[in-house]
Amino acid sequence: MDDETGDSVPPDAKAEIAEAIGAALAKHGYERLTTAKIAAEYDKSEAGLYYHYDSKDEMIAAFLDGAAAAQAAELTDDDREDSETRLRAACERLFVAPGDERAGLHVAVMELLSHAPYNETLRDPLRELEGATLDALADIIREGVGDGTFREVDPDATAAFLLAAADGSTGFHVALEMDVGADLRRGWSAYVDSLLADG
Amino acid sequence: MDDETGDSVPPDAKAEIAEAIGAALAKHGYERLTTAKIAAEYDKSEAGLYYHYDSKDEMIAAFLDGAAAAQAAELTDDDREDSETRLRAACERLFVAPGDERAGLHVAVMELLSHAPYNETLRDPLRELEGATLDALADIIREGVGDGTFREVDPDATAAFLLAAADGSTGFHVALEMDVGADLRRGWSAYVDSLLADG
DNA sequence: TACGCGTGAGTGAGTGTTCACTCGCTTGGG
DNA sequence: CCCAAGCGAGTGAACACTCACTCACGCGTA
Repeated sequence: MDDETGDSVPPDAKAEIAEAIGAALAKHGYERLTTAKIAAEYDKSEAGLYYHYDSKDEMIAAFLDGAAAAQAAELTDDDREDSETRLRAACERLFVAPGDERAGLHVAVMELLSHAPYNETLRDPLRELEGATLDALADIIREGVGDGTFREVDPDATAAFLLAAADGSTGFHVALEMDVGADLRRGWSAYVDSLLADG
Repeated sequence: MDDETGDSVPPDAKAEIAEAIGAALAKHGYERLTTAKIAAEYDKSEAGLYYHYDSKDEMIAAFLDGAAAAQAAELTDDDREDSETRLRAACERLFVAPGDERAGLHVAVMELLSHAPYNETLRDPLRELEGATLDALADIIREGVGDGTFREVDPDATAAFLLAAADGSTGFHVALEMDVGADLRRGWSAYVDSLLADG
């Protein structure tokens, strides 16, 4: 998408809109997200959004594509660390607490997920996002099983279970602000402990 | 929920509406839930709903109150079984698969959870629902730790982690229909294994 | 240099629809 | 004959999206 020079910022309008979507989603969630609110985060008019995209959902899909790539990059980044450290770092990223700057977005993604059965436009980008996270986790675990850090657990099952727990914590921990932050941390931390070899 | 006679139904209008809400929520989700669709599940008119409730969200809150009670009852029911069996049964209930008759409702509850930050009316009933489930799980685990079935795990942390996993699986497994059913089952099953004493 | 012209980017003011909720009216049982 | 229970037909607001338009510019020509 970028031109090769990358010198004077050619601030691609589509990218700017995707960014505005991210900000607006985090602030307002999906149901309350209006094109007016998106335009408010963008520095252009509401109608201008439709010059670049055909529908609101298409803009959101574009944002999600970017988010999937970013997520994969973040979780794959620290290639030098050992797998236990990497898995704990991934959990730290995925289990968000209320007040965290990612909290709003996590709740919004949860909302989007719940709309997936009714919204074809969003379904694929969301699959990509969750799939990327799942793969990154499974890779970390597979590596750890391979080098003897972890027991002989099933990497796919473990990754799925862990991602489910992270996603699910967004509901009662972040959205409802129930007082379970410490419990959840002890919960996932103990789970990672239980994956370690020997004991 | 049933009155003791169970003979001639004294069909409390409020309860009937709550039931209609449940059916409509499962079918359409929350965003697409309109008062017209609720009335369609009810055998009365749209305006009739407002004779009993002041707002749509109040009807949903009433439904959630009922659901919390039902959930607590379901998870506490089989008091005779041993705690491992009870915990596995609870997981079986909480981890829903696409196609399951509960699937629609689970997705709808996930949607409602994601609206909680913006909707005061729904927040408390949702806290009750999640809290009831959390307590039921913690009780089962506490009992199992007490009688030596489980290791000396923290019941609250374990319950929170398990509920998070169940809730979160609704997103990518049920709403997105990603092909992770077998992985998830192996995941939670292995987790329950890891809670057992000795080994 | 000066001029007109096509075009990419953007706008302000609608428009049609969907929806929660209201209102004045009916009706049947006690 | 009263009143709880319910109805049909609105009503107004919110919102996604459209449309006719403006404007700044690069460029070929003279």
